Amino acid sequence: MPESNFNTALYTALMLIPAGSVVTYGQLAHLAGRPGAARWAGAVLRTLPEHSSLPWHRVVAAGGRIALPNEAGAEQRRRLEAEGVVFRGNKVSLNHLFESP
DNA sequence: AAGATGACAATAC
DNA sequence: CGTATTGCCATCT
Repeated sequence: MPESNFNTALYTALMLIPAGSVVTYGQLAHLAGRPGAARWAGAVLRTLPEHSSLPWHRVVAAGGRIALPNEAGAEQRRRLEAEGVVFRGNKVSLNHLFESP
């Protein structure tokens, strides 16, 4: 298995995100133990299997923006709304951010 | 080994 | 609110 221990940390952090809340890539990377590695977090999610039990859809870009392309982004948005997350335009209502104000 | 890549972030204008 | 620029980190070619 070519996966490093780093990925496991990110997976674990992602599992800790409660339904109805969202996290930014930066926050996720920070929780995984690599603050500033927001880019790396996105790379990991990108390689994530579609049948993964991980709530990848709870991960958004800074400010609650959807970073995924058209179809994937629409899918993510739909999943989030199904969990009770409210969208404002193309962004998530900042009220749902994990560890938010 | 060096450079290019990317589901990012923050700042500047 | 939009685009442009810079910084950051790990992986791939």
